[in-house]
Amino acid sequence: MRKIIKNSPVPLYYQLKEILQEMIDNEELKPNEPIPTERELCEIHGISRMTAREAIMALVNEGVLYREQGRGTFVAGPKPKYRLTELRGMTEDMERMGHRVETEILSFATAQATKTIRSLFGLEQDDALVYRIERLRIVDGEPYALETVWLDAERLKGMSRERLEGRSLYDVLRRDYSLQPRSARQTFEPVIMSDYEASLLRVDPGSLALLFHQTTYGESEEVIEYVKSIYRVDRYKFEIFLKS
Amino acid sequence: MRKIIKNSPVPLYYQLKEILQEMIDNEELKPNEPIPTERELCEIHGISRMTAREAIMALVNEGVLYREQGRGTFVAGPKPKYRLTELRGMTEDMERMGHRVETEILSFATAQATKTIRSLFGLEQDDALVYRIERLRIVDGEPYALETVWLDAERLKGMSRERLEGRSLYDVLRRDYSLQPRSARQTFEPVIMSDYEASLLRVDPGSLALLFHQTTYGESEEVIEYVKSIYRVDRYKFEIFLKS
DNA sequence: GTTATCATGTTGTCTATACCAATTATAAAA
DNA sequence: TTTTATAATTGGTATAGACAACATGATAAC
Repeated sequence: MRKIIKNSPVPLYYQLKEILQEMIDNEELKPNEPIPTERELCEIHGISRMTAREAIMALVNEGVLYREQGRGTFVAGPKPKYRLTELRGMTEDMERMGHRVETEILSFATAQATKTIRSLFGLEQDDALVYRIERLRIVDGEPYALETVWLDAERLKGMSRERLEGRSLYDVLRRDYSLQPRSARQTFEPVIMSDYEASLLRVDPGSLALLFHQTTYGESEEVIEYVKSIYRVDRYKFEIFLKS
Repeated sequence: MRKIIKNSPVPLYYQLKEILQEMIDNEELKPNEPIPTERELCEIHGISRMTAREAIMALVNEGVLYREQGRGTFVAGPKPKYRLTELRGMTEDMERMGHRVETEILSFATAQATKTIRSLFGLEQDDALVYRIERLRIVDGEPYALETVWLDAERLKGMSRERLEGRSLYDVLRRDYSLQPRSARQTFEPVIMSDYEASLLRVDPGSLALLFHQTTYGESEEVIEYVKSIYRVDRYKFEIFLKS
């Protein structure tokens, strides 16, 4: 390992950060292998632990390293290359385009709402309950999105896994609860899939994906649902039409 | 300001982080205004400076705060959201939302159209010419997107770098060439930035980004422009509004 | 009036130390 | 051999203090 230069104008933590990055690039440190411990790095370079930590934490923040308390600090897996794909339509068009769409309910739970979810639904009680439903969307037998839906349990009493089985959520909301989705606000961003998500969607861990956050509003602008969805992007392309 | 609870199992730095985030959300601390200095926060909560720093640095990493050595720590503005439902130039869109938009023309070239571009514009001659313009879009002083625009040189005779300088492209098309953009088809996908793109957009190489391909149509459905844009996603969020 | 210097306040870097929490290796006991 | 308790190792949190680098306003010198 290259050594830190003590009297350099370059901060010590920054030098160490560069050294570690270099070793990862040169594969002296390989993915999922541990890097030297904080205390070892202190020894090697003659620096204090807080300084070593600063270098490590910077790389953790960049996703280059990950840490596990009691075990060590490890090199994160490499980021995949992007592959260009065929042009395809989007979710709603799927059935219209003659594709077979299935939904597998992975979990159905009643849980205490987090602060974020509470403020979203305008729930005041600290112990307000929500349904948290995880669903796997499947098109023509291939999984293509992983969805987590939050619903206000107070408003939607009697919701159950069985009630959702084989029906669309919107159908249940409309017919069983007289809730008509009117508008939605959706944000999206690129993400790297976690191992869990990748295995469910049957793609390589670390694949690129699109993460959507959707808040759906009803007729009186009340929040009906909050949805977090991860879409794979290797088989489908997302398309928007804009008009002036 | 709420106080830190010393004997809580929640780490002190994390409590302080939450307190600051809360004050920003409640607008007790407003964008571009300074937050209490590190030493003030130490005084107020009876913690050490490194602990206060840790809370602050976490928020800096998330883009909630920014620091200037010798001056202080300030609340970052809210993430601008780029809305995709209406067809406007990005410049007009951002300006309407109160952001300062600049555009740096990186290159302006007349080139022979590739086969793909020819078929897109409906050009028949093998030696048809197109303009190829590379632009760096800058919002509030921060580079935001890298755009490559292709235009039909035959239809837009006399287009030049100078003509574009300081004006929006759509403005030039409307006023100088009587071309009114009417609709557009846009696809998007996540990508990993190349080193070149990353350096221009001033982010770390290998950062996640969104790649857009846009074909813009005029009043008689003719293709006006073809645009490939790479957007950074660390400072801005993309948003879509859906209506039933 | 203009410029240079200084004092002060801010963040940036770094040290040395201490104890806590989680995990893993080791030794003792069953 | 298996289980259990203990020790060692690792990262997580926190302290108190020091000096550097930079920004700003007040003051002194020109």
